[in-house]
Amino acid sequence: MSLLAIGEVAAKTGVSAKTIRYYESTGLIPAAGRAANGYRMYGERAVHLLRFVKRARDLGFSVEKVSELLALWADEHRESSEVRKLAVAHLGEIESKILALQELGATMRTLIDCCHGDDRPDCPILENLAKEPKKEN
Amino acid sequence: MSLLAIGEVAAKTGVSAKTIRYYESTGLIPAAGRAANGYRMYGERAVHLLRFVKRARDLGFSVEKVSELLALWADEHRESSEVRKLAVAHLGEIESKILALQELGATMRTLIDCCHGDDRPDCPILENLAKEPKKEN
DNA sequence: CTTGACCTTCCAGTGACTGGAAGGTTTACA
DNA sequence: TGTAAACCTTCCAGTCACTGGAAGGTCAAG
Repeated sequence: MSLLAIGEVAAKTGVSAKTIRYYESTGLIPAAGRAANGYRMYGERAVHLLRFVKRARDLGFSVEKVSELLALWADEHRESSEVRKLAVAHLGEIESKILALQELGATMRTLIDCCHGDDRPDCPILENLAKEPKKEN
Repeated sequence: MSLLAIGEVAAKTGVSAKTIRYYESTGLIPAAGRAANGYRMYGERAVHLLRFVKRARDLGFSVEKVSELLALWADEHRESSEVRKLAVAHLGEIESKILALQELGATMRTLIDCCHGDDRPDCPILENLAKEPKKEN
């Protein structure tokens, strides 16, 4: 079993060396062993772990959630329902974000559609932004 | 014309006192005048300005973009096409975010759908997260 | 006279890194 | 042998847009 320095692990996992050190400093991943020269050295297990972290981060899980997933991953006796619960909650968050963005997009589109967009100075977009909300003060 | 203290402006605009001070410190809005006791005092114009900022921020414009919009707002001679350009670019960003989130959501849903979610320890979600990408190393 | 709600400034923390300085190590090559 | 590059190390600062909190001044009511 061959050990890898941090740069090779970064290349293999897609997690930058900087970020790997950062993850170690925050305790998300265990501290790496060191070679005689002080370099961090990694085995297969660490590569596997970092790939897991990368994939989960790419899926939008916060580092905190990733930490929970890792604990579940390491636990031989976990119930799959626990993981599922985390995933469902995450999907819910994703879906609300999509909804919020869609509303935003609709408003932006309305604003854009009513702006003539030429060289005249009057602009309905700015006017709308400046409008005060309709509730009384 | 009556002047308002920062708390009243916060209530009228929906921007917290803390955030108003922060905006002033970063130069997004001009420094407020001060009363004899050192309190910041605001007039109608500032309330108007802060409402503009609030609305633009709520629409997802970054503070930097808001700053550009403010400059355009203040400029009597701007062309509406400039504002429109900013708005269109912003809409584009919103739409790509929606797309990215939709892909994420689809992946999450697939993962969830193939997880039995009971008290057994094997979990396809974790297995998928742990899977190494198919490109050779 | 004291209580509580305001206001002030300044410093620190958030999330998740990223950039950069200053320095040690290793490897390749002329 | 020299040296240049490409690694690695630690530590500090910056990002974005605030938010929290400490320590203290001010003001109106009871």
